[in-house]
Amino acid sequence: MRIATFNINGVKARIGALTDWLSDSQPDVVLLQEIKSVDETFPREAIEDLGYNVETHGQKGFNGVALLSKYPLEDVTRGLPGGEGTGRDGADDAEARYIEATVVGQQAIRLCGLYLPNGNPAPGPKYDYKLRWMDRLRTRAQDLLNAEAPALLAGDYNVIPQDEDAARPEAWRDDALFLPESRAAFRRLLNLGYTEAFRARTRGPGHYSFWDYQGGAWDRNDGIRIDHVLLTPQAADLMQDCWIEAEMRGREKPSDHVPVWVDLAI
DNA sequence: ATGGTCGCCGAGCGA
Repeated sequence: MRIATFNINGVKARIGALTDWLSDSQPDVVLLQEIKSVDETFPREAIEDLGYNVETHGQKGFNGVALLSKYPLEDVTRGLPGGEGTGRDGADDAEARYIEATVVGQQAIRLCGLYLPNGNPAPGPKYDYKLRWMDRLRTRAQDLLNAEAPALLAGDYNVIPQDEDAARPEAWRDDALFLPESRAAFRRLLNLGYTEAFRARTRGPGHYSFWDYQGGAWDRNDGIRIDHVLLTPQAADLMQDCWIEAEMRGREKPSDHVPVWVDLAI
């Protein structure tokens, strides 16, 4: 089962690019972030016509996540537990950033798609929200570990884990994506017992998943790696490959993020 | 260099 996470940066602006990519690459499952659409205006038919089941958790203008799958999406839940409880669809969060579902291949896997708060400017209320959100995610991640079953938490984490994950780490020193508290919270997630899929397979610098639109960042390869796939031990045992599809950033009207893929023997 | 680039939607915010 080939699974990709992709911050699409506006699904309506990129529906043609998305359907072309789905047709060419044939992922079994896609976790989308920043759809920037409400559920009612999500272009689901163009995606369903390619053989995908679609589940969305949208919001007007900003944020929003979705799951696309060639397998049925079962037991769908929207919103990360532990928020204020004022979101759409009865979600626990005013901001639409989290969706879960189960797919069954040779065995079942729980899929968690997340768009972690950016947190800038830091310090400030937005950074406080980011850290609280990461604490809530850790609670959910622990519950999934306790189930001792395959699960995957993937998406735009808005965290640069280490120096080697930025072309110019010094430019990010005071940024919410790279502050020590952000990196420590990410490390705490891993230390629960998760495998960070890409780093488990590829060592060293020079691998990025985001390049800013400004300043010719793509042309200068001035990127950061902030889109991650975390696997429970039972899912990590099934990992066959993990890679970043950087080539997507060089296409016409690209997202500022590119897909990160994981291939699981499931 | 107090801008720079996008997408949301139709002003200014978020990233």
